[in-house]
Amino acid sequence: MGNATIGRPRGFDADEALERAMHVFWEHGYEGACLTALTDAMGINKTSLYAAFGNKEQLFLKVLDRYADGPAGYAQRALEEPTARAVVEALLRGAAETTTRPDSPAGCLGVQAALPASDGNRCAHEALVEWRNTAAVRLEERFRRAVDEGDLPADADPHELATYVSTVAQGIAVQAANGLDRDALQRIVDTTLRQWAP
Amino acid sequence: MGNATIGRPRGFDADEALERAMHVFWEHGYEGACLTALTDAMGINKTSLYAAFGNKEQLFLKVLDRYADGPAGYAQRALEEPTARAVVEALLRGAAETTTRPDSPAGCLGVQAALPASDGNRCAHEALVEWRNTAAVRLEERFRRAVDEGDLPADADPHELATYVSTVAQGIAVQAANGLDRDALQRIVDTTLRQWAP
DNA sequence: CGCGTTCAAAACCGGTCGGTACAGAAGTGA
DNA sequence: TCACTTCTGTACCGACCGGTTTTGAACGCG
Repeated sequence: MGNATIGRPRGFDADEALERAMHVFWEHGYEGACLTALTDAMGINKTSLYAAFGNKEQLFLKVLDRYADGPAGYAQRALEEPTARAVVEALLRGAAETTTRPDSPAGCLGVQAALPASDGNRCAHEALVEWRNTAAVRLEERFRRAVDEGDLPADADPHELATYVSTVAQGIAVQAANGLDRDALQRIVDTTLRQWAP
Repeated sequence: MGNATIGRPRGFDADEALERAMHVFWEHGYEGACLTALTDAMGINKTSLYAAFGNKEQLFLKVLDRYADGPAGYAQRALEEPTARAVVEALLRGAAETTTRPDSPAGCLGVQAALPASDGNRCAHEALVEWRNTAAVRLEERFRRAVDEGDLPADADPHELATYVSTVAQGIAVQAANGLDRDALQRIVDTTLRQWAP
């Protein structure tokens, strides 16, 4: 914050610190990630954390942005596939891959970081609900385009299809948290695609 | 605990206290449910809670049993349907209904109470993972029977189908936590069933 | 150089966490 | 009535929570 050229330069890489914080929230959830766990992983102390990121809530929101652009970037890229079917496949395979990376926690940060709402995590919970619902809306818009293009049948319902596919994607995230490995999740995608007949 | 006829009788209904505790865990999750919130809802104080239920972990495990037999009882009953398709429909409609009851928290206790694992909730987390995975195994066994009976085609894969259906059910639980209403979830079930062609 | 700014480490804050110890009240059976 | 058991309420425990303040050193710039 403030002018970057004045004063003592920051002794840590804020970007890498954010990356490490992301992994802590990813693994333990918002409430389960205590400040000491965060600062230990980030390699900084609490004062530096507050100076650089505000507080726990704001840190989490920054982490969520980073997650959306990084590990969850597959969701955006999937929308660029040429056909609705290819969009679905890219989205679900991306979910299966991202939730089972060997050097990242199992599951999806966007799903498991704050699924129930309690007093302490309301801000994170609401941000995540909005994040997930927004992803569904983007998918719906993409399906609507597919209908316009004749890629999907005229009587297909973009909203219903998008909600369904989002549900499978979020279910995959839960299955990853259940310990299913990547192959098992990819077979879920296979099964979903085998039935895909909008 | 101990002889029920000797000593001062318990001043509260343990069964109803358990029911209220279930709602607290359901809404706030395991970590988000602090002892004061639990005792307030249960109408007892901490000493009584510990005497009657052990500790927070054990209370949660008792709550989970109650949840499995109560609100989540639809999962057991669904297995008794005569056809695989009817099983799937009963399971998913039960999930849609149970996660959107007007006088219960949104979502599924079994999914959202402890999805990520942290230091404080490891016991609950593991119990829930096992609970969800066991449900999938039961479903797989049911599908295997359906193959034997000729209800499902001989080349159907009971394991893959059960994993897929479990994934949709768990996805529905997440969508309920996202705030989708009962009708929206039932339309997800409609979409799933429309595509059901094992 | 010295000034201003930002760093980092630690002590510290009130509050709350899950869990207990204790004492008294309330019921039982004899 | 009595001893006995088990209840309840309160006060309390150490540990840790998220967050702040203090302190002093490190640094860029004029």
